[in-house]
Amino acid sequence: MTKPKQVTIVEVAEAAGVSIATVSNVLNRGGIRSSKETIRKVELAAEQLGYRRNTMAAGLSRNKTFEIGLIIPALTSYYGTLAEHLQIEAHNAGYHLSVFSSGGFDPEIERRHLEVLLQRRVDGLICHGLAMGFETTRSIVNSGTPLVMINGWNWPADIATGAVNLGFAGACRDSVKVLAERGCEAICYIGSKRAKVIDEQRLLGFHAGMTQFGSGIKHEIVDAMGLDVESYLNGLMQRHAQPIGIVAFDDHVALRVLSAANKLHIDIPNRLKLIGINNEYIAKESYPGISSWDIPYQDQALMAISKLLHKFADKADSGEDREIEVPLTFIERQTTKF
Amino acid sequence: MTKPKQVTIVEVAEAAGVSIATVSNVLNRGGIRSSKETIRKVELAAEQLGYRRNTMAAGLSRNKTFEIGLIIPALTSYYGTLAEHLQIEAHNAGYHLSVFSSGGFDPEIERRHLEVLLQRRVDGLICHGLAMGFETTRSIVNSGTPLVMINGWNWPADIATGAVNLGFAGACRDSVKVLAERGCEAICYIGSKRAKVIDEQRLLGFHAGMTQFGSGIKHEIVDAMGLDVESYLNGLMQRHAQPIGIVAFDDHVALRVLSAANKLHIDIPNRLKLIGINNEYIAKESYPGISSWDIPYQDQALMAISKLLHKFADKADSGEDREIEVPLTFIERQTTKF
DNA sequence: CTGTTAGCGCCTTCAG
DNA sequence: CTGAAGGCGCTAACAG
Repeated sequence: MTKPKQVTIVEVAEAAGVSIATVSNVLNRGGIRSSKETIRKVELAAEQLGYRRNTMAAGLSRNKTFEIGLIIPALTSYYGTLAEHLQIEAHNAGYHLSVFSSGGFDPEIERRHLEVLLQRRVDGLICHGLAMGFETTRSIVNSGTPLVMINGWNWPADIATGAVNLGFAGACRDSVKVLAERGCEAICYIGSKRAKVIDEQRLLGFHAGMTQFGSGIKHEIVDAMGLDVESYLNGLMQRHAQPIGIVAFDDHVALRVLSAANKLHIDIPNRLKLIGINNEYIAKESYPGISSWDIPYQDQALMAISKLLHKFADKADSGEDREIEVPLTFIERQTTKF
Repeated sequence: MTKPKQVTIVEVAEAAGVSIATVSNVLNRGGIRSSKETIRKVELAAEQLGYRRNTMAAGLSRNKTFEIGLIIPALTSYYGTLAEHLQIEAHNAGYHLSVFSSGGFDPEIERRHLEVLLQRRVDGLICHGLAMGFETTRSIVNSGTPLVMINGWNWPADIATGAVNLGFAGACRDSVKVLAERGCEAICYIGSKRAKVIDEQRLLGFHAGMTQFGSGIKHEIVDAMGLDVESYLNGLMQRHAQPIGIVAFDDHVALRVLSAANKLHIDIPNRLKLIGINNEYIAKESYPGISSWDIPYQDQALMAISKLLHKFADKADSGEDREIEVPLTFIERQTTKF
């Protein structure tokens, strides 16, 4: 099937009895103003012929695409929701967001998508904490395309224009605080190493919390992957005095813990207290409800887009706020109530 | 920040001491073959200068973009996962998938994204059961761009090249069968009207199941939105003899039911049996585990992409299989076990 | 094999 | 306010 030829500006011009330049003018507003009459003629012709502007041609000639590329590890839960918000904010700013998933932190896929996006000459890039590492990233994004990171800590300024990060560390620190205040005798963090940097931040916060609020309280750290939650919980209950507190990597992990506890008839929250992260619907809809940290999606999205626009406008880097931290909000439910 | 000028084919040609046509040839293979020496020179030059092909220019000149647009209602759960699989299959076929969310069946956003995609001159389109309706869709997609539907039933051939649909109806029919066989005295479907066509199909199957397997069994239908599950369950238990069976719209809804049942200490599966759809991790990780229907993501993705490629190749429509139905697989867990 | 030469569809000075 | 003309970067015949 040969692609049927689409109607072009030329045909519209003929139909309207004006030059192509005039058509271009009225169809892209903002520019030079034309006589009412001309505008009417052109718009009518365009309408009737079913004219649709060719983005490639436009982009080519004006060296600007109004497209922003987004690379995230997946299209589910937190990532998917974030992408939706970014898409909305991008739209509000007159841009258009193309979303790509790197299939769970796969550096090779990341690279591929980045390459494609750069070949498309997107105006800007938003990436979620790349798995690729600084050097590789730098060698690819040396083109001067602005890049803002989502949840990317300590990226050199020559690679990333900036970053807007969630306060995972703070959330985990405060989770420890809550659990300590509620009288937990031991506190455990169930992480997820394959989430890389995201996990590191949580761990950082967890340790900070233990140092700050956990004097005299035992703690341990395990990874969710391949963990037999049931027997782990059993062990915990035997090894430590109760109640025991658990900080889960996210609500998914929290659900696993909750289910195991229910199965073992462990009294929640009296003998076991649990906190998740992300505040997904499962936290709200499970029984008992899981205390969790809510994510300010819109803020994060808005800030990321703003940073990009800022850069497009060639504003001088405002120095200090290259790396923005957005705090999460604690939503308390039954798993931590007294 | 003015976009820094990128290196073009011309500069590579100069550096390599050949013509631009030659550069184009060696850099895009497949075409004409060149001498080893030339290839080396060109590739070296391109490498050193950091040349990156400009997709817009290429697309413009060859009237083919190798891009496929995807519009789905959201970027989470089923939709997000499907998108990931589609992205992979598209890649395997040498295409590139741009994903857009219509923010939960919003016809206006659908329209906007469609328009953008068409302006980009994508080679093909994949849409998840558009909320727009036939007429509106037809008026937009009259450009001859192939469109295949995902979960779109009865779309006219002049709009959609084809469709690959999940067997929701069959799954719901068989859910009824399972529940009836397990001795349920009453069976209830908790739907989700806002999911439109997806809900309709389930309902269709539910009714078929009741007719076929449910003689003498009571049944009722409610909508999940705004439903107070707890009191609904209470009412159910009073109105009907037990056990009672519930077919939930999806695993999310099923989780709500499960939690309410747990809270009310309703014995699952002896007094209440429950089946979800999608087989998400919550079905597997909740307690008790929720019986659910697994989705053949890869098959569906592969078929959708194949249909498009088929169309690109200008193959005659193979008539019969315009609308493909992909069956789901029942995964039985504790909520329906005896 | 390699180079020349037209476009692809649109935007943008610059004259009229 | 409108039209003519020269690109944007690349590909696709054709010649050589």
